[in-house]
Amino acid sequence: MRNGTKIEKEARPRGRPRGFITSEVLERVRDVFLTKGFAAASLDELSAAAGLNRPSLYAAFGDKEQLYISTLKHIGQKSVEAMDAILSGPEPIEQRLGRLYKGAIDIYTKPPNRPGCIIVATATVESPSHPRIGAAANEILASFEKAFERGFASSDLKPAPSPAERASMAGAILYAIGIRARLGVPAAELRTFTKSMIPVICR
Amino acid sequence: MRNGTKIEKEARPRGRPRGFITSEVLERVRDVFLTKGFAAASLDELSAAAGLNRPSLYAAFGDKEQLYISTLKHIGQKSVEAMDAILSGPEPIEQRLGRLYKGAIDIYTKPPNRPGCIIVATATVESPSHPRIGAAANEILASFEKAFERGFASSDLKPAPSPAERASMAGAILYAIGIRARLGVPAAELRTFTKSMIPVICR
DNA sequence: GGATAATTATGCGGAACGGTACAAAAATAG
DNA sequence: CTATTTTTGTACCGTTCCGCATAATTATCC
Repeated sequence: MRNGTKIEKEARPRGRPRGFITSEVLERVRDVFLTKGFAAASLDELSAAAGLNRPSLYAAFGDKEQLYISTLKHIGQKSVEAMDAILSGPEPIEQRLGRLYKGAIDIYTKPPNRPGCIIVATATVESPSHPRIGAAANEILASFEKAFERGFASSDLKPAPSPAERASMAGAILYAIGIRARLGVPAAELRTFTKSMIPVICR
Repeated sequence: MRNGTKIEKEARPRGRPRGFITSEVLERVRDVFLTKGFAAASLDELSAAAGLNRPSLYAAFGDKEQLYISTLKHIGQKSVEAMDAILSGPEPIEQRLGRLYKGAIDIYTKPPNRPGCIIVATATVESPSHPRIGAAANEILASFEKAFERGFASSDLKPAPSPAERASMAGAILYAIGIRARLGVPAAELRTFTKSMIPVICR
């Protein structure tokens, strides 16, 4: 882990400095991708939302597919962190799951778009035409289920079903929420759905 | 149920007869929509797959959105029929579910595309921009869960969780398969997933 | 200050898009 | 056979699309 580079003076790069912050741009274009999906999101909309001109977007992120994948990975990482923060709590696993699902429902049904989950609701469709998008989405979903698995591992549930099996089921519930929210199912209905599912998963 | 119209001579309509069958066209354009999604499917591809010229498609089905919705409803109806055929069988509900999921996995992972489910994998993304697509998809998913509910109602499972609750969970499993298949998860892994979920749903 | 390097802004260009106008073709009605 | 009705085939129109070429701007290096 030795760091041999000089860090004095923060090593400001040579040319004109960027007028934007990468994470902020990704979070702005996310809104467009989340609403329109990858295919229907135009570069005009994306650059307008980002506050960057088209060539700046290209120089910083590459083409539309690369920009979309960067957005997916950024959101995926932040989502896993949020999931871990909830799932590593001290309460019983039932309560941790309840908080997680409630938070997800709030995000997924947020007005005015009811966007659902960007992975299951917008990335999945592109998988056959854009295999790299599919691979990135698959990895993120796998990391979601790993987070669930860590949560179930730190609980006093019976060893069967295994934490991994419970995690798959918890993921399926989350994906169902992400889909049905986008299709218009009211938040209250989604909440009662999760409330009835949690005891089944945690039996 | 009285049928007062004259059916003699089959009432051949006036002008030039159509050179296609509606259901066949819908099943051909389905392949394009299923692979590319709604937004990325071009009318050139759709009319080529249908074997119809563009104006014929428009005259018969309206614009691209209407054609897509007609395709969704056609597949949704046939899917519900297939689900009912399996779920109304005489075996225990666990076996019926197993057969249903096995059939779904075969379809969802079919080479070369691993298309997944057209509803959850291609319709969901369009919901914010095309509310009629979202409404149609939501209705179809609701009819899927009604079919599950009928299956659970004709079983000797305990009354709690209710057939409706079990149906929601069975639907969530089906949607998860439809997503993960499209994202590249191997069929064998999906089968072990369902095998571990069925006892949980039917506990 | 001058040279260099990176980013920003303007604008374009070829291709693909969804949708339609129009005329030829194929059937029935009388 | 003539008139009518519907479908089919060709060709096109205006728009939007993605990506880039080019030049102006803003910083550091010497």
